[in-house]
Amino acid sequence: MTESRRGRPRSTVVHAAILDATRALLIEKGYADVSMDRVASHAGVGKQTLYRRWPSKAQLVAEAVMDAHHSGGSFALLDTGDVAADLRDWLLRYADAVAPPQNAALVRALAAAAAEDLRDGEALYRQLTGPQHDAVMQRLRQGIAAGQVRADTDVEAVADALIGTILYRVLARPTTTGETTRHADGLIDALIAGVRA
Amino acid sequence: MTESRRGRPRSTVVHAAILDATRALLIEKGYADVSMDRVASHAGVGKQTLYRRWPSKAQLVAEAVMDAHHSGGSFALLDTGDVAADLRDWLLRYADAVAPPQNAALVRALAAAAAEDLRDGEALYRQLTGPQHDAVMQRLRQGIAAGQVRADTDVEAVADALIGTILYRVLARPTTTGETTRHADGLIDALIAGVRA
Amino acid sequence: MTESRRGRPRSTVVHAAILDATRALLIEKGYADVSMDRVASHAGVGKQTLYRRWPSKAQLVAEAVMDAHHSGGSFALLDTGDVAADLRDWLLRYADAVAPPQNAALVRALAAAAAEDLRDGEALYRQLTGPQHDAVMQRLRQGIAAGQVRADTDVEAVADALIGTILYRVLARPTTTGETTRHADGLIDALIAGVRA
Amino acid sequence: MTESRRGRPRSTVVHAAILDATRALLIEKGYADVSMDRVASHAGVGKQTLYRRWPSKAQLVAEAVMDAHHSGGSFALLDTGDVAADLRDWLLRYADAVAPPQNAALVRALAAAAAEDLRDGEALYRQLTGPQHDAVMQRLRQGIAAGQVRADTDVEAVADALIGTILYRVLARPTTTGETTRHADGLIDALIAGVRA
DNA sequence: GTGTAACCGAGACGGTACGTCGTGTCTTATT
DNA sequence: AATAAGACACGACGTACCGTCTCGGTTACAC
Repeated sequence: MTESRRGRPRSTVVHAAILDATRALLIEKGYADVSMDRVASHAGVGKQTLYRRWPSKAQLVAEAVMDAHHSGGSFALLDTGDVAADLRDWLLRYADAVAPPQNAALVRALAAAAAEDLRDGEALYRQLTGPQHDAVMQRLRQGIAAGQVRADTDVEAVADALIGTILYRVLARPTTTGETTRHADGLIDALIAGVRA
Repeated sequence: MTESRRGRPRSTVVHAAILDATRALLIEKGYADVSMDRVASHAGVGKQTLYRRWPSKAQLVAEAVMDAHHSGGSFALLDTGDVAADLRDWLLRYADAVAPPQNAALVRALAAAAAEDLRDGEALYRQLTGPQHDAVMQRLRQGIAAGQVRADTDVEAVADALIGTILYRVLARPTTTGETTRHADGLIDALIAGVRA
Repeated sequence: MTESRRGRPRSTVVHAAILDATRALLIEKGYADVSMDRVASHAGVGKQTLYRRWPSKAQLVAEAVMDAHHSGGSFALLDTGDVAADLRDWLLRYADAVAPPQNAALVRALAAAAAEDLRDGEALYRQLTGPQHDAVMQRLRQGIAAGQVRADTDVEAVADALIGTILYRVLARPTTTGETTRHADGLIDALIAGVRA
Repeated sequence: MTESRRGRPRSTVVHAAILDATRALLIEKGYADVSMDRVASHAGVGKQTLYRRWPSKAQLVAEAVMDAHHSGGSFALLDTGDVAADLRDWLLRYADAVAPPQNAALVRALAAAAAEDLRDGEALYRQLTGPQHDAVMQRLRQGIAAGQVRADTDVEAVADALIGTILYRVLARPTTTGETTRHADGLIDALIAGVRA
């Protein structure tokens, strides 16, 4: 049942304009140099319109980044029957998505937003990486069921390693995100076959 | 050649007091709620004394965290001849070091400082993780030379995975840093022997 | 023609509260010990609200003092037909107005504000004393027209003497402003009849 | 008895250099924009050397201005037997001394120093104007004794008027100090003969 | 000559105020 | 009721200044 809305409804156009302005500024200036005033004036919007929708700058930035992340494409981890190929395929797409400097900047902005609030930070990371993390674990468990993956595998540790690698490279080596794709192959090789001679 | 030392020299006592105060406040309040004013008053110091040494809050926090990290103990990656045992030993010590909430809080603070400044962020991570990263790569190369590790191993990818895992868990799951130690074993198993059945 | 009035208008209540707080602090502490922070907190106001209205402490103090001076009463120099009586009456009222320690403190504060800025200082004094100075000159010219005052009188010199005396006593002998009133009579006697035997 | 002075004696050269630097800066920048650091570096001197001699900036400025005032010439109020001529002569010399913009700037600086401290301010004005004030009163009393001046003259009021006029013009009309000399004549005329027709 | 005490330039120190900027709330007129 | 504009309380930023303290080094008197 739709709850009766009185008065002027919120403009979805305005909503999108704010998120766009936020992303543009984040990419151009970085989290610290983006102020709510700047976002408002850049979006041609009053400041109250921002706070009517998001309770804080961190939340606005979070939604702006997540919004791009979700609309930016699907990172579905398919099950073609070959675990190694499926994980390799997914990791390469994931690395490619983060490779463009703008997207890397957005991830860094989200890290900054997460750092703002100790409590919300955890939730933010979970929102960003949770679905992928779960997908990797599920695929590995399917691999175990299919007899392709050793039953004693610590699936959480492997999922952490795949996502942690991406995150670490984005945060610590933002200028070499291009290489991340190359090393994705090496990482999958090591995890599937082991590094032991 | 004499680097003319004129005027009153900077006090090392004051220097240490500032770093101590910074760490105490970071642990208690988190990066966002630590202000230069608070650090100064907590350290019984004038604000100018802070800015005489560090150009910004991010730099001060970086040094405070690094200082604790360095003095906090050595994470030497020994070479006992057994690559798997050496890496496992080192990763467990590394995970244990980050496990205490206070140390986790300091790492999170460093991430926040890095996120603040697009330019310095990269350097900060490199300072923090660089030595460990290099040590892992070197040990793997020695393993290759000793015939214990496959020659085609992407040593950088493996190093990224080990350090990225730790970082990811600290940032995204700060309340479960204790479990990180447990999964360290699983990660080493997977990387050494592979997950393939 | 419409001076686009958009956004929240500036509060006159706040304006008055700031001027009141400024005067209270000036009287209690003196110009040097009044800070913008203190004025703001005493007025229950943010510092930016001060700087939105006045560009500097000197300007704020100037307006606060002037405001009291203007609203404090009229020092009209009447024309009853008797120049000596009119000037004597006006000078006594003027001296009395400055006599209370609080008012003397405000005048001293204005002198301090004027000294702060070489450029604005002149304008400040002119605002404070200009109207009175003009009134004295005008009354003397009317006296000349009425045949009561010698035609070759240097009316500006006489106006300077009357106002300069008050100012000098307030600045140089703040503890004896009470006596100023007594000497006002003597000054008028000397100027009207001359001191020559 | 001279108290035995041990150790290196204070340099009179340094003393003079500091006062010179202080005056130069006061004339160039005004009281508020002269800092102790600037005076020290301008005089090629350590800051402690300033504070070894003067307890505060206000005191240093006061001495610098007074020093120029005293060495600048004598304003002796002679007694030639003609009160009117003597006062006129003295007032003209006094006005001339203050006329140059640099000297006016120094007087304004002293006013600023006096405004800094409510207690010392009074003493400063007394030091600056006291001797002249006393001299005027004494000369008038001699005039009374000689029968040239009316016995009921309020000599203090007259002295206040003469000195107050000079001060008022310097503070309120610094750009027209040249005219001050012209009006000195008119003021003496009015005070001696009265303005009554 | 050789202490030694006070001086000197330099600059770090604790503290306070400055004037600016950012966050999140509130208040206008307008739509 | 939502909007653009912008004032508001609060508080952090980074700089400048005051007056003190602490270095290495110098100068003149006393022994």
